[in-house]
Amino acid sequence: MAPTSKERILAAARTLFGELGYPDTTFKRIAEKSGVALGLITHYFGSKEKLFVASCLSVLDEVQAVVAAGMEGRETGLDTIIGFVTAYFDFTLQAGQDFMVLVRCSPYSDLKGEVNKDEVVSRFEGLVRTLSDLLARGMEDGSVVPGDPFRIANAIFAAIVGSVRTRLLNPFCPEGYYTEAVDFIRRAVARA
Amino acid sequence: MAPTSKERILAAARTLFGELGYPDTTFKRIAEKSGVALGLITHYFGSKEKLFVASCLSVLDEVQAVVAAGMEGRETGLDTIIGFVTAYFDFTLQAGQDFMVLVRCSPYSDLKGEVNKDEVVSRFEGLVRTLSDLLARGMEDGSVVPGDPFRIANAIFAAIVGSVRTRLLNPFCPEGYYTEAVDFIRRAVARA
Amino acid sequence: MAPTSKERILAAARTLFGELGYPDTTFKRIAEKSGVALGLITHYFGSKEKLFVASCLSVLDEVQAVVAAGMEGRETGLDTIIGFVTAYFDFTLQAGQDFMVLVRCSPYSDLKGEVNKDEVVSRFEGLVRTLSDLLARGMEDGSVVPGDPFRIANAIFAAIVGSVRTRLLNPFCPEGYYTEAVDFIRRAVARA
Amino acid sequence: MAPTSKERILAAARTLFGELGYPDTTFKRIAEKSGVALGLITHYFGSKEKLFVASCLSVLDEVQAVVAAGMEGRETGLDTIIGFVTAYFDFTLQAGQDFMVLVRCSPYSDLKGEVNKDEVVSRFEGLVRTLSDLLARGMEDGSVVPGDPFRIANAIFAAIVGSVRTRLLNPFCPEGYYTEAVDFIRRAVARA
DNA sequence: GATGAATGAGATTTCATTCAT
DNA sequence: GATGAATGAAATCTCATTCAT
Repeated sequence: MAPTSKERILAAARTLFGELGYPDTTFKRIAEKSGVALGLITHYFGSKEKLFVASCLSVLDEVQAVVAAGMEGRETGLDTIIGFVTAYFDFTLQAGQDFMVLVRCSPYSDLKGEVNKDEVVSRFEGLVRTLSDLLARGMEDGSVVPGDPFRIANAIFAAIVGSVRTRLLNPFCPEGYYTEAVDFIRRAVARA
Repeated sequence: MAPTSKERILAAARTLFGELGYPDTTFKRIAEKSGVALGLITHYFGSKEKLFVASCLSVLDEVQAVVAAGMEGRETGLDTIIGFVTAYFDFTLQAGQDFMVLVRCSPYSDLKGEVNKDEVVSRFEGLVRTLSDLLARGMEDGSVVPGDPFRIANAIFAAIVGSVRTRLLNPFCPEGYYTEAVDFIRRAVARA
Repeated sequence: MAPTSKERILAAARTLFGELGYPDTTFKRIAEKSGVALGLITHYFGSKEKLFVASCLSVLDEVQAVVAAGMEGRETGLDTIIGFVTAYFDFTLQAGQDFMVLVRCSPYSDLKGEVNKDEVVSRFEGLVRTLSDLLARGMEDGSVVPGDPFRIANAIFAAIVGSVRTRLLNPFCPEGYYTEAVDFIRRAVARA
Repeated sequence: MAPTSKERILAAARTLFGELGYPDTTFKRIAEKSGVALGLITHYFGSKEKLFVASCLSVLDEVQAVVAAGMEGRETGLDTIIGFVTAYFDFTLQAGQDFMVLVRCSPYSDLKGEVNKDEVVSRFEGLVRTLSDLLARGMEDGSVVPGDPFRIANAIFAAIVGSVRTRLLNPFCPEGYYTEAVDFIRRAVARA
């Protein structure tokens, strides 16, 4: 079935926000790439910022699905955490430029504006809480170092965020960096 | 002695780029805050992007001094690494909004434009190489886990980058997060 | 029918470029004179230079029509050349300030910039080639001095260009100068 | 002897006005090329337009000397006219970019502004009057077609002006065009 | 005479958003 | 639902000229 105008706008916006960033992505470019009329963008999404958030949430849907799949079939809490991290890293490489929307719209980015990012924030908080739950499980099954699960979960996610930026943005990132990052995180949470 | 116009521009630019971000920091605002004529900004710094890089390098000077001080007087490689990380974290809190310039101009940010960020990149690479040297030392003195020092150094810096963003940007960052982050990094690099 | 915004911009631009020259013709003045919004100029014409070229081509359309009409119904090659030249001269006086756009945008002017003047150049080359064809015809019918038609055509057009500048710009141009210029050209090409 | 600052400014201005044109020649560039302080330009020449006129007059000095030399030792009025024209054409090729100042500042150019070009105009008028005198002489010695000398002189100078622009600016100017232009002018003024 | 920092008006151009059709 | 012409505020950057030293 042919995609609707709204879907075409969203797909073009994801790619352009990812490739060009927020300021250089213009309604004109989105209209050209998606082949829809300029005025329809405001019509469907209200404003540029709202479209940006919608693009972000659209990518987040995929992230959450991929991460959930990565967590399945693991034994210990530690193993499941590693599944989470690995799936997240893999997604950043599969999704191509579209993933960059998340880099720019996450609570770890510095986007200005009075846009309502609450939904995005709570989704990321959900990912951190998932890690927190896994850490708690790991503390019970003995695979994870003891401590405050939510605080450690934030540290894991910080390592993920920094690693993704290292891999995707940093010109002096070493080859095969993600495997090093996974080992780094494992050592930081595994019980000795 | 009264600061020169050039210095006043740089000071205002650091603060405004930090507070408002790149797009919302305008020449008009910089001129008003610094009290100099609008045209002097281009006169001294050439373009907005060059001023941005100059602001970034100016903050980097302070980062490097603070980190160097934090590394002094430590015994083992591991201890010195912890000194580095702690000093870096402390600086992000002391420097206030000015530190945000680095968040936006580092190789871990997604700044577009044809500005020459080579100098900034090589400074950050210098910081990572410093960590790399400390890791090598720690592998010799037995305080650090064995491995490829440069790759682990990148993982440490990624954890730093992610943690700084967690602390400064993330609305659900827990209290006292930096101490958790230091412990996280320590566990990831310390020899069992 | 009321002219479109695009047509109004072009009409105002022709006149203003003609009256004030390129540097002193500003978007602000064009918008005021044409009564359209400032931003529409870039919207329709892309840039100031492109608008300049469009203005030039618009005047060239009229020049070519007038010159073609002036060539009709002449007997010999020489007579037709004189018809060409006379029509060209007449047009410079009828068109008023609008003709000055051509003075400033022709391949005989010194316009800088990376604007694509190819179309303008080839139109002028077309005029010279028309003269060249008439000279060749005149050489056959015995009304014109023998020689290389294209080279003589360039000399005729040079005399036209210089004469137009004499008539329109030079403060010490004598009365009725154009008739003198026509006689001058006739003597230079007529077979003795 | 080392040139004075004033002379250095004038030399740089001639070249830059010739190469870049009036708008793109800035005081900054003139100061850099000449190696003198920015403020000295206004100090010595008063304004940009006055410097432009001064540059033009400086080149005109050379033109007049060259043309006077080209007129010497010729027999008839016609021959002397040809000497004038040939010397003028030669100069445009020898002087390089500096000659372009004249193209832009002559009464045949379209320079705007309230600059006092009276001196420049009267110098060009002097050149035309020289041609006029030669024509009168030629009418007496039978080498030149009869007519109003001043009007024909203007036609000759128009042909010169157009030919110089053809040669220096026009991309489709034929090889060896100046010789064709000289022949053209000769046929237009020579008595049959 | 020599210097160049300082000024600020003004230029072109961009772009989200509106709205009549 | 769909269209894209129209708007105009605001951005960066330029540059002749001034003037204190």
